[in-house]
Amino acid sequence: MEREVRVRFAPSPTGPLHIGGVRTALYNYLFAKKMGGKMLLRIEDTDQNRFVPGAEDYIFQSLEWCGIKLDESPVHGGPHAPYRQSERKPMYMDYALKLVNDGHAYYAFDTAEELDAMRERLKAAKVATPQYNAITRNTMRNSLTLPEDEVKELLESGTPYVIRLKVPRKEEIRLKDLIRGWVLVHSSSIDDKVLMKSDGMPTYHLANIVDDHLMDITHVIRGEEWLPSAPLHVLLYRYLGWESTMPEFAHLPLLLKPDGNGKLSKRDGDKLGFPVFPLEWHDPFTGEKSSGYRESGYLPEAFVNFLAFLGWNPGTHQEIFSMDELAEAFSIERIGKSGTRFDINKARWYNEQYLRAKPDAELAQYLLAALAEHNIACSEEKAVKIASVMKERVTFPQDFWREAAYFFVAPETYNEKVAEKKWNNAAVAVFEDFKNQLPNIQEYTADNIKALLLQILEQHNMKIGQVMQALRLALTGLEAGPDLMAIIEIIGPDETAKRIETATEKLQAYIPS
RNA sequence: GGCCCGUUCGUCUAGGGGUUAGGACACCAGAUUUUCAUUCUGGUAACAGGGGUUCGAUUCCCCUACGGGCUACCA
Repeated sequence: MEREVRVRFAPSPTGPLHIGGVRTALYNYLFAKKMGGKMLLRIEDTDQNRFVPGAEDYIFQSLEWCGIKLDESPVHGGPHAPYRQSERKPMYMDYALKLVNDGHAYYAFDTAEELDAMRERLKAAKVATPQYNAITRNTMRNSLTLPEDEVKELLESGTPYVIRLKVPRKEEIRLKDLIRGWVLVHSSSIDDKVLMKSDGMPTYHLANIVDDHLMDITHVIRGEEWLPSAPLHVLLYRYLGWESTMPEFAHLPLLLKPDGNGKLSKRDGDKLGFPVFPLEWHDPFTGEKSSGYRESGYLPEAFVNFLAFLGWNPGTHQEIFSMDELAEAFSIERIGKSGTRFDINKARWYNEQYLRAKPDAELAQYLLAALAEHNIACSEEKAVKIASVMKERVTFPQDFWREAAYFFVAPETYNEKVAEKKWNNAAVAVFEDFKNQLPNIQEYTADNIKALLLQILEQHNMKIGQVMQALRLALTGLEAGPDLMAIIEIIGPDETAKRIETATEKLQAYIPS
């Protein structure tokens, strides 16, 4: 019997989604798409203490920006609504109680202080793993140690309690991971995890099993940090009687900091010199602002392509993939096992590739938008020309303005080194003639402009290499840039003449005597 | 500390018992050019170490080292 593939992305709204979370969502999406299945988003907000306003909205915006489409979610709705665990609160207790009745879970009344004391005691006794487990639960205050009527009384009097899973003392738990193969864990290394908290909310462990089962999830694709608790989840499926429809697991290798020193985390913010968030984030508590890939100028297609290759590869030499191509090529088997260091260089390269693949007219819009902000008028035609000469030299859309402002604004300062080396009387004399004859050009094109310059150069007995740097300096103030003749064509004869005049005045001091 | 996972160029990775260990980013050099960039060509650079198994291990097994994750009434 083939079940329809159903995967879920289940973030908790405790802040902005970070890049590792985006990758997890992406892999889920690619897998669902590849298999012709469905992807849903479930908000895991069972810890009300960690609620961060705006976080949920941020998650949706991020996925939308990336082009990750959801079939079911709190905002898209779906047959398994609600998709927010806080709204599903009433349903979890039944399952917890079932576990209690079946002898797989129990009430525990220990206070935080008592738990601390227990751990201290075990630590002092040099116990390797101080935990609430098959041995220690016998010394604690729970429904396994207390007389039945006392338990009843405590419950009825409203004493705070939690429900803990009764993990067997000696049992091998096997777990098949799609990426790592069989993982064997002994039950003695798992503690009696809290299933229901004293505030009536389930913990992640219970909630995710109940919801994944109810929502018909077939594959759980999540970060490697969940691998240690996966055996516990297997136990829960078993005790709840759902083992036959238990989803398959795939635990993704983590995204590491560039130095390999620990996993990339939200707290890294901008400390590493690159964004860790897809979109800019304003912390509602501290007011702190963290940069995002979108605002930094990364195109979503480039960002997605880059992210997909962090830990996965198609096994071919193709590097550029659209979302559809990624989905087509995707398979869980080709996800790597080891942690992936983050390298922003590759992201920049991808961005350049995607930018250059765009038609000039589209790139021109980036420039036009920036110009509008600076209240500078510019024709569509001119913007397209500039985009065309700049596209091979930009990494981000902002660069069209940032690195090409001289098309609109005359230079106010000039590169000193070039001025010292290249500005001289011979060059100035050429420019003077050039400036004066510019209006004579019939058809004002880069080719014709060059022909004129060459002709003047010949009259002066000079070669083009002797003046180009100086001319570029006069017109742009810079030492480098796109083809100068194209620049002259674009800024026009009047502006060119004006800039030559200005430079001749301002650079007088650099002329060697 | 305990448990779990991992380890191929600087980085992302392909590969797999016998290969000149392949690609991409980055880096370096050359070519082109009016500069820088682009582009093209070429180059440097890797199987963590030690034991097995085997005719032969980078590939399979074990150990060590190193790295990472988990170890909450957080997810």
